[in-house]
Amino acid sequence: MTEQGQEARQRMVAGAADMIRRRGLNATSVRELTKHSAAPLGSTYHYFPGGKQELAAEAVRYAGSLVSKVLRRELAAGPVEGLRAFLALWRQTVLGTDFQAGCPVLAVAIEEPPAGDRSAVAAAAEVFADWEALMGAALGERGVAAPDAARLATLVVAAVEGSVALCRAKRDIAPLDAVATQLEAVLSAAVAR
Amino acid sequence: MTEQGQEARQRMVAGAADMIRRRGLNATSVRELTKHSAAPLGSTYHYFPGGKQELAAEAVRYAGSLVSKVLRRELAAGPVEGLRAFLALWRQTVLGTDFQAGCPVLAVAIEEPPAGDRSAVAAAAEVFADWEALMGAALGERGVAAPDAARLATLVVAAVEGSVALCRAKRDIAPLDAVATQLEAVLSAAVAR
DNA sequence: TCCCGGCTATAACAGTCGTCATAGCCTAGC
DNA sequence: GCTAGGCTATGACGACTGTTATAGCCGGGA
Repeated sequence: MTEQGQEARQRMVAGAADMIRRRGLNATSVRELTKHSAAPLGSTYHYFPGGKQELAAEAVRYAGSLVSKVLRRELAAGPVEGLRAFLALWRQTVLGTDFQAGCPVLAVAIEEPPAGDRSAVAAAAEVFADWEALMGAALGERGVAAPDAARLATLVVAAVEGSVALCRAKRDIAPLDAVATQLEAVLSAAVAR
Repeated sequence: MTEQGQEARQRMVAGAADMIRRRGLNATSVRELTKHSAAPLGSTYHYFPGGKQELAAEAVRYAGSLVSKVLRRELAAGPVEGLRAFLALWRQTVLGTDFQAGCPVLAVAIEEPPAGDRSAVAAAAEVFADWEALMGAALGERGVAAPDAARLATLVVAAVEGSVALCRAKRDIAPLDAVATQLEAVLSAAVAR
């Protein structure tokens, strides 16, 4: 069996993640997506029998895993270092696309799924939980008590996701930098305690 | 002149805000909106010559002003009290709609606007800036230095917006409560300092 | 009473949407 | 060489999109 097909499949997943983070899920059509991914329209339902929702779910998991990988690596040096890497990732995304791209996970999370098919939203929930777990564990390793570590991790993910949205609306990176300053102070204080 | 028309116009704005916070802007069609608002389709472009974007911008400003009003009132008692009211507002929204509604301002902020028409996104940016200014001023009145007050206000808005999205994805109110606990601690510490 | 203007009802325009069915290419294994 | 099957190209399905044009209703002012 040739591998060309699977390559096209992977291009579709990455392309979907890219389009969703810019326009949102509903505004991303299957036709545009295939064009953007240089993939054949007819193959969409061959690779993704569940249709658009299945493709979106996979795109969310894919984008989430890219972030998780960076997060896992950098958190090894400590929570604050991991936070810096997390922030740098989003800073790069927002600035590198001239404020046109945000987080595909957030985009999927806030759009109403078609009746009875929450698979994409569920994938978004898992990604958020994954990020929180990583950050929470790193805080725990530095002596932050469990319930506080989990809450701090949630605060980090929520605040960063929110600030990316603020940046896009304002076309200004300041909100992300403000959140960076404050979160760093909060995490540093928690770890030092 | 009868006032019936203007009433229909107001219903459309409120209805748009309600639909956008549930499904997002792109997934909200003009026809569904008029049906949901018991308003005539033909009147859409009578009241809103700028079309869907103008209606969305007004819906965002409307929703934003409702929150601002509560915020302004409750912040008079102090930043932490204002924060509590802000959080309670979103808690009620999320729980009262069984996790089906979030923030219309965020929804509009993260969707790519049609080429050349950023009016709705600009309205979202203004609403965010308004909320931040209110919170920042309240912190300033309690002795928090200006740059820190502004950054804290941004953190509050970003974290709450983000946590509402997390709640919807997970169908769980825990993220908002976690953020509530942490933000309250942060603001209390800042004010006491 | 008449008319004027804000408002609405209706239909149409030209697309696009997600999804599916089918026929055919083209390569891997025998 | 030949066949099986993964993959693709094509076209169609019905439904829905934002927007516009036009004809008409229906109330208040003269």
